[in-house]
Amino acid sequence: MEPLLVYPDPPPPALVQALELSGYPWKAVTTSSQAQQQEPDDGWSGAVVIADGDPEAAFALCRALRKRDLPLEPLMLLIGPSQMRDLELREDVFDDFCLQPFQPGELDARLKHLFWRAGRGTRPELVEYGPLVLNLETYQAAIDGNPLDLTYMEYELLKFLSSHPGKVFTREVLLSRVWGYEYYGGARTVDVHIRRLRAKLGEEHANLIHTVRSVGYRFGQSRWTI
Amino acid sequence: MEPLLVYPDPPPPALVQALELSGYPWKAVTTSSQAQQQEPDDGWSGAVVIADGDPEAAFALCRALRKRDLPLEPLMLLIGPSQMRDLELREDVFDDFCLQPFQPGELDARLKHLFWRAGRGTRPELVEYGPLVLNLETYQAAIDGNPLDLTYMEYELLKFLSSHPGKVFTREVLLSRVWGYEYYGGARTVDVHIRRLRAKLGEEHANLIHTVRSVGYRFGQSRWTI
DNA sequence: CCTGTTTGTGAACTGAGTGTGAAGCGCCGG
DNA sequence: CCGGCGCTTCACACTCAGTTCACAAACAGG
Repeated sequence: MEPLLVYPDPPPPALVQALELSGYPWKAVTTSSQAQQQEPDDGWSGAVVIADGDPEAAFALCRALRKRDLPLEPLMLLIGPSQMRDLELREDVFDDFCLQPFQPGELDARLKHLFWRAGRGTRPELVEYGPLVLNLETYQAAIDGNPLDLTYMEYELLKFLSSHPGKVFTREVLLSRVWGYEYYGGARTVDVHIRRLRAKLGEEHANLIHTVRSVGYRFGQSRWTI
Repeated sequence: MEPLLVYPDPPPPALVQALELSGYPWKAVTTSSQAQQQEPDDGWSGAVVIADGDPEAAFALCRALRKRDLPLEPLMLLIGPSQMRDLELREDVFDDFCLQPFQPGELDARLKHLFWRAGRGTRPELVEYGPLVLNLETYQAAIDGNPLDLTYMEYELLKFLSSHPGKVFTREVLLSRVWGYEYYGGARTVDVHIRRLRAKLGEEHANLIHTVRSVGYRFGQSRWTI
C-alpha cells in the first residue's frame, strides 16, 4: 500500500501512534511542494491533515491537493472543536474530519470507512471485469472506456456472464437464468445472442466469451489456466 | 426542507436539542414500516439513526433504507465508542457516523458536510442539469434561459428525473415516486407524460430523456461516466 | 354552473429487437 | 481422409415495447 500523506512534519505523537497501530504507512511533509516532490509513483493513497495547528497553511495544502489533475482522495482533516463552525463548505477540500483529541480507534474507523468508500465506489453499482464495466444503475456498458450500445437481452446476458467470470454455463442454464424460468426456446437463441455480443465487444475483446465445446459458454479466463 | 428521518422514537433529548438548534425538521419512527408510511411525498431528506441502543434493529433499518429503489441519503449513524470496530463495511449502509456522546456542534457540522456533498444543502431550491434549470420555490422551469410552460405533473416528473441524472427508472418506480400511489394499470400514463415533456423541451433537448428499452427512462448522462 | 385546461386511458401504429430454421464451417474421432 | 457433430453465421419473420393519437374524465377558476 502506498503511504498516506501526513501534515505537518513532525506529526503529534498521538497521530503517529494511531497510524502505526492501524498499520498505515505514512510520510510527513511540511510544505505543498514537498508533498509533490515526495509523492510515490502511484500517488499518495490518501492524506491526513492536522488543521488545529496552523489552519491557514493546512487549508491551503488541502486546496492544493484537491486542485490537481487527479484530486487527492480520501482526505481526512483533524480539527479542534472550535474550528467546526468555520469548516469551509464552499470548496470541496476534505472528505471527513475528526475532532481533536480523537478517541482511540475513531481515526482508524473513519479512515477505514473512507477507503472502503473510495475503493468499492459507494455510488454506482458496478460489475467490472478487466476492460469491461457495467453500470447497473444506468444500464450502461463500456469496454476500454468506450460505451457499448447493447440491447436489453444482450445487456442481461453480459451482466449474468460477467458477474460469474470463469464459470461455464450450459445453454439451458443461460436460458433459464437470463431469459427466465422454463423458457421454451431453442438453444440457437443463446448462440445468436453470444454472437451479437461478441460482435459488439469488438474483435479485440470477442474472446472474453469462450466457447466450451459440448458444454456451453464461459466468460473471462478460467481460474485453472496457467 | 423535507424532514429528517430519526430513529428511534422518542430520540434522546441531546439529539432533539441538537437538531432543533440547527434548525433541521425531523420525524422519529420506531419501525421500518413506519418509516415507509410516514415518508413525505418528496422523500426523507436524510436520516439519523441511533445505533447504540438496539444495534441489530438500527442496522436492519439502515439496510432497509438503502435497499429501496431510491436509496435514502445521507444517512448518519450515532454509535457508542465500543461499536466502532464492528462497523460493517461490507455493505454500504451509512455515509458518516458520530461518536456518542457527541460534542455540541459536531453533529451539525457533519450533517452540513453530508448535505453539502449530496448537493442539496447549499441551494435546495434549484435543480440544475446542463441547460435545464428548475426553481423549486417558484415552480418555474427554463431551458437555455427560455421559460418552459409545464403543467404540474410534467414539472414533478421532470423534477424527479433531473434530480437523479443518469439513473434509470422503471415506469412502476416513476408512478410510485412521482404520482405517489400504487397505480392500477396505466403504464402508458408515464409514456404520454414523457412524450409531452419531450415536446416541450424542444427538438434540441428532447434527447435529455432517454428511453431504455424494456426497462424504463433515464434523464441525461448519455455519455459514459464511471 | 359553465368553460378551458390538465390528466388518464384505450387503441392504432411503428420499428427495433428477438427467435428460428437452414446453410456454412471447423474440429475431432475413426 | 472422411464423416459427423456442434458451433457459427445468415437472412427473415414476427413479436412486443414504445410512440402517437384521439377522446373522455377530472379538475380548477371564474
